[in-house]
Amino acid sequence: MTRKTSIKDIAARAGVSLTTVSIVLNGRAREMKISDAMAEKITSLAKKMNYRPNQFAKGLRTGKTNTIGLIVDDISNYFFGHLAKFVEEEADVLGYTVMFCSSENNEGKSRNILNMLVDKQMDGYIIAPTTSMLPELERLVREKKPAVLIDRYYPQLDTSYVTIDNTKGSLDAVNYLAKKGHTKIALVTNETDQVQMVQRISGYADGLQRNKLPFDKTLVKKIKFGLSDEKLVKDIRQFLTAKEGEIDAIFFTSNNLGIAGLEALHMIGKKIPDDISVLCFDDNDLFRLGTPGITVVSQPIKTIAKKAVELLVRQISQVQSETEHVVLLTSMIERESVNQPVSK
Amino acid sequence: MTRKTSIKDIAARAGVSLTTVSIVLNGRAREMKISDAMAEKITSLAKKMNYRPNQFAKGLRTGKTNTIGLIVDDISNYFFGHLAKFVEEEADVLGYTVMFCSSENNEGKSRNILNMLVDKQMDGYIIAPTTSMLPELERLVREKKPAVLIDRYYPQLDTSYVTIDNTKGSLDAVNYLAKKGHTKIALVTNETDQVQMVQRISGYADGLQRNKLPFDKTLVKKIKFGLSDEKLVKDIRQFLTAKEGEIDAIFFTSNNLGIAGLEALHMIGKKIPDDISVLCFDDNDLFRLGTPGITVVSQPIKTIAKKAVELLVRQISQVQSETEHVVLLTSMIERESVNQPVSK
DNA sequence: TTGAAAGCGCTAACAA
DNA sequence: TTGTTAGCGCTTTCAA
Repeated sequence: MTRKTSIKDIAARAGVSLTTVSIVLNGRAREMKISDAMAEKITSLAKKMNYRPNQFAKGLRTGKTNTIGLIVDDISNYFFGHLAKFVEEEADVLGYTVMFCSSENNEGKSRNILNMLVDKQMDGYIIAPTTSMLPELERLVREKKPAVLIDRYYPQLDTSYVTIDNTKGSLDAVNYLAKKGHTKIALVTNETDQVQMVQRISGYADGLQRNKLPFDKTLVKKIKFGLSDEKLVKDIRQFLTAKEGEIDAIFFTSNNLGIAGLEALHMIGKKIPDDISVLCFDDNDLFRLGTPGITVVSQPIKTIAKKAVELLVRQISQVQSETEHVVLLTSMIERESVNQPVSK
Repeated sequence: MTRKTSIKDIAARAGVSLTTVSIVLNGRAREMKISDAMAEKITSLAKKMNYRPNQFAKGLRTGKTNTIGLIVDDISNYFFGHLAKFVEEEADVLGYTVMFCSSENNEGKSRNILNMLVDKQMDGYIIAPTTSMLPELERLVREKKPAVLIDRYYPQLDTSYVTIDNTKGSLDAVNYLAKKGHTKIALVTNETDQVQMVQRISGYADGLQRNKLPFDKTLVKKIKFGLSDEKLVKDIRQFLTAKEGEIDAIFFTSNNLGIAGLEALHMIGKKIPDDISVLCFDDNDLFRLGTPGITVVSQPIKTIAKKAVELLVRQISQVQSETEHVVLLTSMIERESVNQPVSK
């Protein structure tokens, strides 16, 4: 009872060789012209003996795991949580399992998260890359391991990726604010080299320019990555108090910045949109259902996930070996967080 | 360049046998009295050749993967997302990787999610079990595979588990509402046999009784599991409209019910807490930061995760083989969603 | 202090 | 149509 049944056991019981059993169990009975009677016997025996193939042995032999690794910043974040869910959903359809890791948990640790997944021999990887990951990514590319980057990418790296048009997303946001009459638009973003953020910032600058608004760099707050939630709120609060009266609208470049921002605004007693207008990149439950609803630049999370899995599986199956780039569009969801400016 | 370096390669380069290399690389050089010079040579060679052990071979040989499987309802849900994050964090500390699966994605599929993880030979499992999982769980127990249930458990199954005192949590909530003067307290919950929900419902009933309030079963709305978000909102909305005027407070027994509930209330134009008071089991960003803040029964998610990993790893290391049960306490977080009742 | 060799469970090339 | 066998990369017993 304790040991698992192996192919050998089945072969013994059926009175045939290992090969026959292996063939039948891999669904190649017909192809190999095993008699139907034999095939049926083996199949039912396998079921009766509760046979479950040993994946190590299989993997050792074939080099395949039917598993893909997913690396995101933080699985508890709305964007990445949903992304993970959809990735799993889509992967499941195509016969793959997902192994996920949050890179944020492992920041600064000696052990490298990507290496760890490589060690586990995933068939491929979907990665929201952090800056520290570049060397490992280069190696992945060099070794031609199937990989798809999401949310951001390295321009200098020839990998497939799925992103959105961040510049346009930001531009839309600023245009929207400007149309409403806002002239003192602050930006709260992260201090990072990651493309998606760089693009969001440049979209902001573009937007100002197109609306003939000056770019005031003191209205741009760049916050360090990886701060605790409390610290994040505190930083934003300080910025807001320092700029009291000089801002009539704020654009947050991500989900968690926006959430922290709302908390900060709440703490200093600013009312949205009466005292200040707010717009955010990324949607979530709070923005959607809170009062007031927050107007957002929304990403097509499900499509991103679906595309990423699709590209990856295509790479894995070698049908396609050139890299592919998918750039999706964001959409503005108008809610109640933007007003005409009060001070003019 | 294409093939990975194996122990054999290192042995060849070092001019020693496989055994020696294996010993050194497993840190048993001292123990086996390998000369320091040799050990050093092998180690540096391994690094230089970028050696990464093949986990299949290792697993095949040792039966260990240093991986634990985590099964939750839905990774994009606030509670489970955070749980997953903390599980990963804690597992990482103890040298384990996590493989997660959402059971909701796989409901009704022929392929069984737990079996799938078993196939992948996890060292152990942390599971938020669904009702359909019972047979598989029984097998896990019979085969003495390390497993810890979370959030809910099967009383008839001798497994370790980590939960909270759901009955008390609900009781606290109802007490709180009753103290505020509410007498017409509705319950919105799921239609399920899962213990945690059964307990939350009985805590509600207890609470009514203790406060000498009648139990009106038409004020209890049980909603099917696995509905789409839209359907969920619609069901709640219908319930609310049907019971218009008969309810002065609602208690939602979970996160996603509460979120859908807020959406429903929003749609029918009910103001919280003026028109109706709201209390919810589980916290999240929307409840915490939305206006008004929602008063909640909060679970110690991080402790749950930590305990679960702790129990599991102890089981895996065989230090302890009896099952352990951990029951944690919830805490009420008072915000602005509960008022004195309007109609009396 | 180190090496030879068996074997974990499976697949696939080759044989019959 | 089915069987024999090598070997995937690693650990570990036994031997030297």
